Amino acid sequence: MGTSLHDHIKRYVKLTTDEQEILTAHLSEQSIKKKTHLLKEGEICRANYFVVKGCLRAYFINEKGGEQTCQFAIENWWITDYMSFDTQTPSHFFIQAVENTEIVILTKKMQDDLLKKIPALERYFRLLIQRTYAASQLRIKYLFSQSGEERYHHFNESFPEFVQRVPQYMLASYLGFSPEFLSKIRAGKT
Amino acid sequence: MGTSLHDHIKRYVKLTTDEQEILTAHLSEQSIKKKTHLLKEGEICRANYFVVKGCLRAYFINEKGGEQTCQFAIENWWITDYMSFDTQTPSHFFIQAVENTEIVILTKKMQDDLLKKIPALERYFRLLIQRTYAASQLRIKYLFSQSGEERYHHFNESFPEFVQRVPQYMLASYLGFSPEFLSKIRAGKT
DNA sequence: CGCGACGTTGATTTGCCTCAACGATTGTGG
DNA sequence: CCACAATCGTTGAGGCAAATCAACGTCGCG
Repeated sequence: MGTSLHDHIKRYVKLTTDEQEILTAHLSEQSIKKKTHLLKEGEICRANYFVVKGCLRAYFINEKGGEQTCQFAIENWWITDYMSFDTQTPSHFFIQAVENTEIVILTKKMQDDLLKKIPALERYFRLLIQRTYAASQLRIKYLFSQSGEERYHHFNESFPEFVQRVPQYMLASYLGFSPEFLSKIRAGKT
Repeated sequence: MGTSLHDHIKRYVKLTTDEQEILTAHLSEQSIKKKTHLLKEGEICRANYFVVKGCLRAYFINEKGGEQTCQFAIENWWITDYMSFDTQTPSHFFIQAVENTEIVILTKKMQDDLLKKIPALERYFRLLIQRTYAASQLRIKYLFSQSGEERYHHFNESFPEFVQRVPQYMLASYLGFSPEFLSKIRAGKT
């Protein structure tokens, strides 16, 4: 159970066998059907989700009623609304399965408990979020410095396999433009 | 020395007197003149900076040669390029003093050492970055959902005192538009 | 098989940028 | 302490990247 998560943790910190057992006892696994919501706007985010297989996304609804995707999580990524998770206040976001997805669930309560028992995991999560935040800093740089078309090509070169996996309208909003515009970029060249 | 940092840490974790001394021994303080650079593009980011008094910013130069401000740090905020700091690779960013600024410096080496000696600080930095990343998630939401004018008004309401503190051209680029446009927004109403 | 979700294409509109010229303010050296 | 330059902010004209709107093609699924 949860072996892919155990492998992931091993890349950052070493756990004793005891600790691994404690860890496992704090986790639960679940299979989620495509389009299922793990979190909805206004709800309090109760867990951090690790993707074993499949794909999740975070999005919100803008004033015109359109979905704006903010973040994707594929295999070996965690996803949550940290603001809501941390402060246990209502979320601004939806979290939804893009595909049928297998996840590991770490609830707030379990995480708090786990981090008290296994200090090494403080380090794991620190390194993890630091890496995630670094990626976010770079993403903001690209949002500010590249045109829509440049962002698409850049993303396409960086994650060619991933572009195939998600509907174009999700990708378009993630990259910060309309689905029609993405369609026109792709018509320009393959 | 570094008392404002000690106070800040106290809000998140408790340290013993011994630990506080170890901490102090790993830090250095410095006064930085306005416009001084702590990091330049292409350099490896060697430290994490805590602002005691004053203001720092991170920016990069876009293809047209203009400065694009990505982040500000005022009193009680840390700032660094986590990507470069973490992996010790060349940075994409500049870090510069907006005002004359007093900082506490925690070098990469000192941080590594410190976190080995004081596990509680792993927790401090985890909570800190988690909070920072949460703010970044929200910022991306606003970048995607609000017009330039809306972002300005929203920012102005959220941080009225701060808007007075930085040149408009820095604020404009932070909010994602040109200084001329900001000028026109302000002409619309006070 | 029919319906709804997704993608395409073209016409039109718009938010914001670019460029340029001109005030205001700051700070620095003579 | 003043003069002058550099920096910063303002204003207006014109332009462009991308949004919006609308209509139509297509595919997958119940």
